[in-house]
Amino acid sequence: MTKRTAGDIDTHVLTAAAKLFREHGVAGASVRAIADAAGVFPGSVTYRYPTKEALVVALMQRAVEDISVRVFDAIEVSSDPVERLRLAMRVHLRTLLDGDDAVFVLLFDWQRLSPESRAALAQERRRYESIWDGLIYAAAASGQLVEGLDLSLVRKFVFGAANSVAFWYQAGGPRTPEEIADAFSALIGLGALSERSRPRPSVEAYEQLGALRPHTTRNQGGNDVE
Amino acid sequence: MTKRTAGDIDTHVLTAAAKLFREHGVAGASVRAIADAAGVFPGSVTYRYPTKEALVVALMQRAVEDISVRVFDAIEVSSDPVERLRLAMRVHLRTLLDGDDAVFVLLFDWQRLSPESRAALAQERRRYESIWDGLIYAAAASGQLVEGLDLSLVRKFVFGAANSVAFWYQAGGPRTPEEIADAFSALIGLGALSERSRPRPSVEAYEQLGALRPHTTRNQGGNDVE
DNA sequence: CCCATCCTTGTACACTTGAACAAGGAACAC
DNA sequence: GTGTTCCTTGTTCAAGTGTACAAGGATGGG
Repeated sequence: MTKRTAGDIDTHVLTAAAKLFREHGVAGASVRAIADAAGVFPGSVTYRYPTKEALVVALMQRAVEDISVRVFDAIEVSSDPVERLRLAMRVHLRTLLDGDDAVFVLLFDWQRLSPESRAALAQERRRYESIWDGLIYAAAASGQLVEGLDLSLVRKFVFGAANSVAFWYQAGGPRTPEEIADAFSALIGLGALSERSRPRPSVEAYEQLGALRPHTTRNQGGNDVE
Repeated sequence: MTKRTAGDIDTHVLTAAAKLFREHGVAGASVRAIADAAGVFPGSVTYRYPTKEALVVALMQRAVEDISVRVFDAIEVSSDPVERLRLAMRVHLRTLLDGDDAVFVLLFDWQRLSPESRAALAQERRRYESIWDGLIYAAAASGQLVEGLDLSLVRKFVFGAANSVAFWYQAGGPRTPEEIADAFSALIGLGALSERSRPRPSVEAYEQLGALRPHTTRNQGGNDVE
């Protein structure tokens, strides 16, 4: 075994923590187990992260920064908003499904952080969501989306559908994350109803079904919980 | 305080457990805390559920039975498959968002059960998923869905989008669960792209984007993880 | 009324938890 | 080489964990 630098150990600890947090939940994975999995002693973990929550926050911070950079880079290659959304979905899913488990922990244990920790992460997290909001807003502004859609609801819908893949995806399955992302993009964009069973003009159907923005003007982003 | 029957206490314990499990995770909520919240002594919880996991399983069992019955009843009022899907989504969301938190725990802590416990629940859970599979299959058979869609993927998509609402929904917010369900139904059915930016004939677009079934014939349901 | 059954009570136990800490390197600047 | 800083080591501690259990009601059938 080669000697490890401090940065290496940090990475090992965070990676091991992400894996165990995902498998057993944050509360269900002990600092000792994380230290074991990372090949260090419990005290070393405590030294780097004075509390368990600090470890969780560091993990989430790294995760959100990582996925933000990836998505931001990936969407640069196109200028078409809808295509950029497809690319974003691809990278988002690839990172969620194929990276270490930090993004999973970020998405699903976010709500259980203390208010202070949530605040420490809120800015970065909001920034990531803004990438998506921006993409959807641009798609709407370019006229490529049905008019009057509640865009904040669309973001939640897209985001939720994408993230839920983490619950059933298995590496080595019949589809790559990119294939799933493309399939979901197609479904979200085009809908599942066949031509002949689609009402026309379609705007009425959306209206009837409440997918449109309420009459009162709302601000763009829509606020998530916290 | 009126006297309580055994059944009452059971309900109290399960309800309190669901709430705490949802808030802190299964591992993060102690049996003592649950007993406190239910107004009984820890020993009483142990008497009814010899182990914590037995409590979790009982909770999930009740949740899946409850939501199965509700959805099954709700879809009876229509015979149109697409309309039945909309009704199912409504009841699913209402139960997930407005019931006790047992359904939430069922959906999101399922993967962390021991294999034995998962097996004990697998049948009921599969039955619930079969309701959805059946609805989607019927919609496809009636020609109301785009031809060749990978139906197991559609179910995961629909299900995932719906369940993700639990992460941001807040009771008393601007939309009821039914409104959200209708909006999501519209998006899933019709898609978000405006008429003029929709390629024709649309089947090609789906094909290109990989939402269609692979050429090898696949069985209907598709298997979830475990 | 008696008794058997069911359930609760309160306590106890063995163990794990997050965190703290003294002691001891290792690495590096000078 | 020396001194200092950084980090790891191993242990310790109090608190909390799931579970077990003896003792004591309550309840209801006869």
